[in-house]
Amino acid sequence: MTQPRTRIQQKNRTVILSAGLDVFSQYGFRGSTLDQIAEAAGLSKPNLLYYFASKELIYTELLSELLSTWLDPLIAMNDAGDPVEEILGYAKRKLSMSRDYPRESRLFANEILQGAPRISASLHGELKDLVAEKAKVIRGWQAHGKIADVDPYHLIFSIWSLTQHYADFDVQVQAVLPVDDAFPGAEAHLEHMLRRTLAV
Amino acid sequence: MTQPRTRIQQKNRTVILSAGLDVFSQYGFRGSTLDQIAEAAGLSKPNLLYYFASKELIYTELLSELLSTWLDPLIAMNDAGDPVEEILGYAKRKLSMSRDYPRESRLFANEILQGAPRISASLHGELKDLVAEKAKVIRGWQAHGKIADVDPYHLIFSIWSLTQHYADFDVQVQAVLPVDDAFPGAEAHLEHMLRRTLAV
DNA sequence: ACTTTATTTGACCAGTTGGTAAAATGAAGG
DNA sequence: CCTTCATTTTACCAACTGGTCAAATAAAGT
Repeated sequence: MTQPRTRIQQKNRTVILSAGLDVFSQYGFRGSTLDQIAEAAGLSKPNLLYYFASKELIYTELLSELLSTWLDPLIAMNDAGDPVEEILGYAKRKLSMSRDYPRESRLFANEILQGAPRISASLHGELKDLVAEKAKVIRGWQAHGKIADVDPYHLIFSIWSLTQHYADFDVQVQAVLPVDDAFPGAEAHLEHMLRRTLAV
Repeated sequence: MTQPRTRIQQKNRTVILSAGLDVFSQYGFRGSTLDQIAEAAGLSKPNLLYYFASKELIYTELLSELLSTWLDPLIAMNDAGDPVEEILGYAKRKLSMSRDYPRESRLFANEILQGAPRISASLHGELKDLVAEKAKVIRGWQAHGKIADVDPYHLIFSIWSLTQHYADFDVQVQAVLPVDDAFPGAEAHLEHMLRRTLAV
């Protein structure tokens, strides 16, 4: 089942995952039902369970897909590049992900809010290691006087929060902001903040 | 019932609301059950329903309590004070709330993630108005050259995201950060970022 | 055309969920 | 002590939930 054989399977698994993403990203694992997902996918519940044996499997499939793509932008932050531009590039990639994949961002937020029961290991493993590695890179830049001497961890947290906010709190942003598209302003503000924060 | 008469009612309503906050802030409205809340409160389910007629009423009571305290720190931002210190003071109050009331922050986050079905009106009303008012104050400061010319809305969003992150994503912060207490570092970083962002 | 395999459906089930009703217990005042 | 009102418990219910099963239908290969 991991390798879909037919085109129908390929297509329906994709449809189900997208429907699951819609529902899970809004209501979290516990708050979502198979009926909701089945309806969003345009399939009957037993038919849905023909493709994924359980609710859990749809969810974990989504989570594991998410994790890899989630780390990529940070992995791409390159030791050899210009420090400010590297950090800014990372932040902008992250903001683009909030624009282009808001559901994934919200799925992640929901999982964390619920205590990260199914992703805790990855947080303490892959994510922690990756951040530690990049924190070291940032400290290297700081030792060479390339950027301001801020805590690398909180710098990374601030990039996460500033960018993910536009996906996770989209409803609030839309309600408050007297402008249709938040992203142009968000990007300008993000760039301003980070350039100033990092200037030596 | 709005005015609790006896001491037992006073106490049990408080216990229930706290238990509800525990549960709702983790799983959201849909993902939480009365049984969970009853157990957390140390009451039987029918006994719980003796104090609050429905799950919905516990939740909305929590939300309306939340909203007023949530706006206070921003309301306190004073036109007449020193601009940088006023904005910084607001940000620090907000960060303190993430430290002292993380459950409330997560409850709010969950409600927004689920599309703000029960708080949408307040977002488009009170919150929007308040932010518009404070945006005007900030623009006034900028017109007098007191702070840098950044978009007031995105400035406020950035304060929200930077501070709430430490409550909402606490599990992730704990997993990644090689330090017990994130808040001292968070506050220093927040101050650094904002002072630099706002400097003329 | 016919067989085999993949897909879809309808009927169903046991456990959970939000909520009710009435009886049982407790507290407090007269 | 006895009555009244507040509180708690027990038993219960209908709707929903995740999931199963066997039969029906559709595709594909021969």
